[in-house]
Amino acid sequence: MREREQEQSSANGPIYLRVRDQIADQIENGLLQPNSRLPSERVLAESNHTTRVTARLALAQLEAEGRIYRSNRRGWFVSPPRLVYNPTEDYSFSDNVVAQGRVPATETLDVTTIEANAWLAAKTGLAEGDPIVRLHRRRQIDGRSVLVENIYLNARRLPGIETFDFNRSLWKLMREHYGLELARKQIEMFPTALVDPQAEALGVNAGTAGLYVTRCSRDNEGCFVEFDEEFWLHDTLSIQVDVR
Amino acid sequence: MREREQEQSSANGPIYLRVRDQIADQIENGLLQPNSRLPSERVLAESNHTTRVTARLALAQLEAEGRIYRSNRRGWFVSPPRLVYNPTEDYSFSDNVVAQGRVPATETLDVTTIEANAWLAAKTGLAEGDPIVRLHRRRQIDGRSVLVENIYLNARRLPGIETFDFNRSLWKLMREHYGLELARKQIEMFPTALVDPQAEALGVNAGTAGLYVTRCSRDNEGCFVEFDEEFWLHDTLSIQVDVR
DNA sequence: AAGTGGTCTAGACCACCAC
DNA sequence: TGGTGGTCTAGACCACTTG
Repeated sequence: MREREQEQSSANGPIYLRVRDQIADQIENGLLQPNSRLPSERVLAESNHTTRVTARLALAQLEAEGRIYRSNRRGWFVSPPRLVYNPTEDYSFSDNVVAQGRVPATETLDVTTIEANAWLAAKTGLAEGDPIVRLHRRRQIDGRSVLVENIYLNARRLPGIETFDFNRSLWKLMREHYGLELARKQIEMFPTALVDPQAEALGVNAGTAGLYVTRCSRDNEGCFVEFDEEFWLHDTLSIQVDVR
Repeated sequence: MREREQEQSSANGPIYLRVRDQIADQIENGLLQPNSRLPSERVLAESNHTTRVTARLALAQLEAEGRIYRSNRRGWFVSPPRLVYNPTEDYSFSDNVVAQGRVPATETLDVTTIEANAWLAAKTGLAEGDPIVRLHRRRQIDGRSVLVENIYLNARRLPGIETFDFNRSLWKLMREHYGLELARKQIEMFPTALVDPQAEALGVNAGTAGLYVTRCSRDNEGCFVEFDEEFWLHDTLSIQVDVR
């Protein structure tokens, strides 16, 4: 413990920031490749002559910056590049992921027909009690679950929608089967922590940083079609939008 | 310490999640108003028969959710509502804040003329070495610093821009003085932690959650006008965009 | 001067995962 | 079964802010 005094390295700040910088350098230099495992917390603590609490502070910093992520109790891993995502476009998640050289996967967790509650009525413009098909999906990139979503579909506007295969692109389904081009779209998003139903579905701890994204789509006549609510892990995406 | 065993409250999970829920309830019930101070960490620890480390875990959760924020070493405070922000619009920060019933402030921290480096050249389409006016500002809502930004202006397209008062709306300046309507705009944003130059400028700890937003604007001829780089505190804004 | 959060120690036990 | 992160204890000293 005593030899820390003579460690006159670059930063004279807190230990955990020095540990953070050291790991960040290793990531930037390619010593640590995307998705590779970091040394365990106990090893990091020992090799820096400090304790686990301090090592975890450094790891939490890197996690907040989106440079590393944790997987269950398996360890800490280097984050791969963010997926570039344009929420204003009708697009296929799978096509987009493939176009960026990654491997997508979609799991349909649940499909139910429900009635619009007050919250949904306010978001969609439907009346309370109107029928809605609720679709719950989880999506992965390279085997890592990166988002869960709730999709609320206007059952009257899309009759029979609940009978389709929801692991393919919804957007293609709407266009090809219903001859539908989405016109108006309202998008809202903000950073927040993922809490319990979603955190558990993604296999992360409650409190993990995320991005909450909603999209409300209408047809040419302004009729509500789809309300989409997405919970992303914060280090997995970069939003990109072109205007005009 | 021993009496914790009989504390058979709602959640049987970790202590810090119970403390989190208890504080979250007080915020939702209005017992804790926006911008009011929470009890100190030591008080929270004692009143929950636990230690500061655990109390801080609970506070960190609420901070990650955007429900509370910290101010220097003064304490923890309840977050006010998020500012609704549309980065695709030419708009005045001040007008927008006022329209939402809040009090805005802008501080110009620095104005310099620089030459485009490789990074700026790639972002703007200018050549390396082209002249750019760099404007560094900090903006507040109700006295809390919520973002710092770097604005890079095309000095050739906006001659004399560096002589103006930068505490007013840049967008109005461009329209009224240069007769300029911005046409194409590329926006990119992702959640990340705020690190040192920006964290310090905002008076927060390195590692505080933030949202990084960039906007690149061009005129009708596609000529680069402005590249804006914004660092927001993550709990202070909600992005909202309407398409078509 | 007193109180606050910021950092840190040196341990401990637990739940879960991989071997 | 051994190693991982997840949670927790019971303290400590420091830097800074506030009255």
